[in-house]
Amino acid sequence: MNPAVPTKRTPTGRAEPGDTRTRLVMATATLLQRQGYEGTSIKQILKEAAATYGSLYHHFPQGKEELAAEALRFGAAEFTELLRQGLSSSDDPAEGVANCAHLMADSLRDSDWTDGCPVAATALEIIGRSPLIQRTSDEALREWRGLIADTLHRGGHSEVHAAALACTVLSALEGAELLSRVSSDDAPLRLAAEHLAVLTRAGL
Amino acid sequence: MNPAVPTKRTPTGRAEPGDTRTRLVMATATLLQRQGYEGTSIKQILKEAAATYGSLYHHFPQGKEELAAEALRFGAAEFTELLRQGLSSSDDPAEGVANCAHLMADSLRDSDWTDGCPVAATALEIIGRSPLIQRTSDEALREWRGLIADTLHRGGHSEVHAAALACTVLSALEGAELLSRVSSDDAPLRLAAEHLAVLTRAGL
DNA sequence: CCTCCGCTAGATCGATCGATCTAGCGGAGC
DNA sequence: GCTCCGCTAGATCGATCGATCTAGCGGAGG
Repeated sequence: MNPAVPTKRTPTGRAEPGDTRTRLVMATATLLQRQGYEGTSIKQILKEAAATYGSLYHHFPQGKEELAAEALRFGAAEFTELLRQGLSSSDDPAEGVANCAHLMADSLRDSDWTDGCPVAATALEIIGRSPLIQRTSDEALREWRGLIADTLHRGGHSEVHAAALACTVLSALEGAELLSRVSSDDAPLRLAAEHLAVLTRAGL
Repeated sequence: MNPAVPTKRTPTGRAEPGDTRTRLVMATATLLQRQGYEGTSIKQILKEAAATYGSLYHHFPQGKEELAAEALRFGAAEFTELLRQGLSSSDDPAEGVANCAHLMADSLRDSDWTDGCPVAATALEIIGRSPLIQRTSDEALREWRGLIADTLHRGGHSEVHAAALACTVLSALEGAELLSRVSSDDAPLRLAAEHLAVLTRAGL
């Protein structure tokens, strides 16, 4: 792993450090989020990351699939931060959940409806065809459920109830993002924010 | 359009009539649902539908994209039927909504987690890259929202409130399907059923 | 029976896919 | 200054992509 180096801007809009491996992972994360696994070619990744085949297969001997799994973990960590930020924005877990939806809506709108959940597009098309990527996606979704459940639990919900509610909260967030992106309209996410707050309060 | 002809079973599990155009559309609908647009090759479609290039480009001069749009409409109509069945299963709209989730869970479980929403996988990966397919997906989602909204409205919700709630209901269904498919577990959809019923009753 | 035409059959095209390979750069350690 | 090796550069591979093309089947109309 190389030391920190200056960063530059790329067409993906993501800041990318000089470290080649990191550039590859970040560029792949963005592209997977936007166009899924099959829709993203290695050549496009290399161009976006300003890297070459040699670098890619040096850092990821298993090729595209291995790189994609690493990129999903990277994107998932970013999304975890967004959730953490939303959930911690209020002492009221209902408001925290709603703010997650609003943060997602803001992020999507500001990025022309591209920057949402980093695993959804890839996960849906790969189910049953790449155990590695499916498992990686599953782990990300479970981490997010756990994060939401912890917040609900601390907010007064029973542990079992918090876990169940967290699952539906994440479902609604993921689904609302799909609707928002397809229609280029943040209304589904804003409505999800409102309704999830109601649901969270109703459960107490 | 040809007259009705005998059907046969294919590896997709879908009954397919002798009409070549219909076989193409049905096979494509199934494949898009399972592996998305980029993950589905024309060759695979032709094999699955027992058709050839000549037939495909005769019926769909614009090629893969035109066929995919038609297939999405076909799959969407099937899913509309599932929703209609769930929504009409009870006089209580809360139960109707919950039954939609249960029907989806049953369908997914029975098909090894493949037969869910016919547009989600394709829509997510194609956003911003195929106006035709994105618009077709959007129309399907809007139709489903309208169907749910009508039921809620008839169940006593105000028109505005019914539309808003219907949006979140569909979001939760779509998201819960994602979670269920990725984890090969129907729990997210069963939980969504329960929570959506609570939310629907809370809104009255 | 012959013609016509909607439809199907499948070879073939150039482009691009993911992957592999050899060659060579360039900083660290001696 | 020299060697060594982690890393990068990019040509090239066979396979497969979506698309186009000509050829020909076979039922309907005369």
